[in-house]
Amino acid sequence: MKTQRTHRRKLSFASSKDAAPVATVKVECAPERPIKRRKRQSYRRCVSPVPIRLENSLPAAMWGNIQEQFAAAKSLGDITRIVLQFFTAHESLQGSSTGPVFPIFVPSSGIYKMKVPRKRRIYDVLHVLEGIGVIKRVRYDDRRRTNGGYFLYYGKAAVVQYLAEMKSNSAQVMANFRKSRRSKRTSIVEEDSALMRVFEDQAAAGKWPCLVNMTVCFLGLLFQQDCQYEVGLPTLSARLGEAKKFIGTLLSNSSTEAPYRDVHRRVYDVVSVLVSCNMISTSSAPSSEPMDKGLRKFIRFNYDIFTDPRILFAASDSVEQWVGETSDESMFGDMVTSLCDLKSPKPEVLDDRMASTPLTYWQSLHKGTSLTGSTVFSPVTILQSELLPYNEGKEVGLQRGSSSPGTVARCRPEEAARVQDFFSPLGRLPKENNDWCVESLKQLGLYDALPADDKIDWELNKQLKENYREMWGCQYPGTASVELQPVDRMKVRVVDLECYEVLDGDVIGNTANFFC
DNA sequence: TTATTGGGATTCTGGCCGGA
DNA sequence: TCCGGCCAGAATCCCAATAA
Repeated sequence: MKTQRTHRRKLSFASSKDAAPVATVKVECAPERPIKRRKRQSYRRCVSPVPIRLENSLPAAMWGNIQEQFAAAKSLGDITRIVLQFFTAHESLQGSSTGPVFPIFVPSSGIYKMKVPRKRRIYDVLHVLEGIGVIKRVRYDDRRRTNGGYFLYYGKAAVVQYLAEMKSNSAQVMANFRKSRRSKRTSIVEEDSALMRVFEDQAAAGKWPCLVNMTVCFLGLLFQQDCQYEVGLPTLSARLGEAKKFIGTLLSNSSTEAPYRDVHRRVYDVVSVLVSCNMISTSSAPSSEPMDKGLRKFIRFNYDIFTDPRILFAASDSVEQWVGETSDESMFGDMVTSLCDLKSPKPEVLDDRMASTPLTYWQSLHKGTSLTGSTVFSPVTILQSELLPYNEGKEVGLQRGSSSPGTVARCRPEEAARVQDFFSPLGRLPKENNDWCVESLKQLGLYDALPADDKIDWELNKQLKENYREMWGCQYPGTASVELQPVDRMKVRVVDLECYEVLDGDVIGNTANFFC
């Protein structure tokens, strides 16, 4: 980049100066005496001006502890947990009556200067964390016109929102793609490549490092999977490679060639970090895909983070620990008890969970962070007219995907008559002052993706309706007018969400729009 | 004195390899 | 299949020299 910087300087020359060739000047005006450069002194590398926030400095003891843990880390997962601890420690440093203010500035020099083994892997972890919106690395601050040298840490809630946006956008891309192909049959590679193309474009525009790009692409593909079923890691990795090859970002002819191997290698890194973030879970014993006997690792996105962001970054055993620590807090009520049941978004689990007024619960968690005004996680009121099938009185003809074709979701009239309250982008709370959230989205480059007021994801819903009509030749069951009403939380009941999860005939088992 | 340039030091990244 | 280690080169930072 030295050449680029030099070039920029050259462009700022005055024209008269610029006219003189540099080489000529050097020859004609070359000093007769030999150039004697001062011997460069060893200096303490000071990374660019970090915003002065003394409160961001970790106490020496804590810092020493983290550095020791780094030195002892033996795997990528260990490093991930320590890095997360590093960032959450900065969050706790901001403890105040109003809670931490995001994004938190975290000097990067601390991490980069550490003399620890496996430092290379720290960069991998940071890239994956950047890919999921946990942090944003700032190398040059446009506003301050200074070098960056720090991270912006956005916290768990912003990560969940970021992922929800990513999932929604992925569903939108797939819906648009299927609509554009109309009745033509499309292969999985074609569908995957449509998604990859969007991410690759974003990566190229934002100059994302390889692993950031890989993380986003990986999650994009994972979001296309049925949330209840694991997918073989090599299978997903192969799809990633095939899609990248299809759009021309990966040049290879054989799955044994180097570019493919590299994709596989990066996927392993991404998975390892995401597992440590408790964002995905892995299992060695596949509950599905019996045909892939050779596969040893199966993965599944942990959708529970959308209903309880606290379990993000938490080790699997730490949930129980957390329950023990906070069980005395009355503010969480019985939701604390039900936290242990948050294993999957299966309807029966949701049923139990939603009975505990999750919104109030969730709001209580994020009280003070202003995220309760998030457009992504807010209550939706669905009237009976919305829940009734389009062919009144009959069973809703919506089934689960191919993985469980026999399961027919059905709206129960006695529950449909009551409003329900669940986390969905379909509705929202009265907007509060949400500066930090807006700033976070701007930093993440997602601000433009935020739907305008009163248009939250309705366009997406509209798109789905159109696709539904084209695909099944009938009217979307939810075309009745929907009216958002304030919810009487004491009367909240739960209905089966499954019928909105996967459309019948979704041949590849995609969960097109889990939140809708 | 300031602007520009050269270049060493350091960080960052992608890729490959081999062992468990 | 999975993952840690290593390497090479690009990118970046920052100081010193030098011209204007």
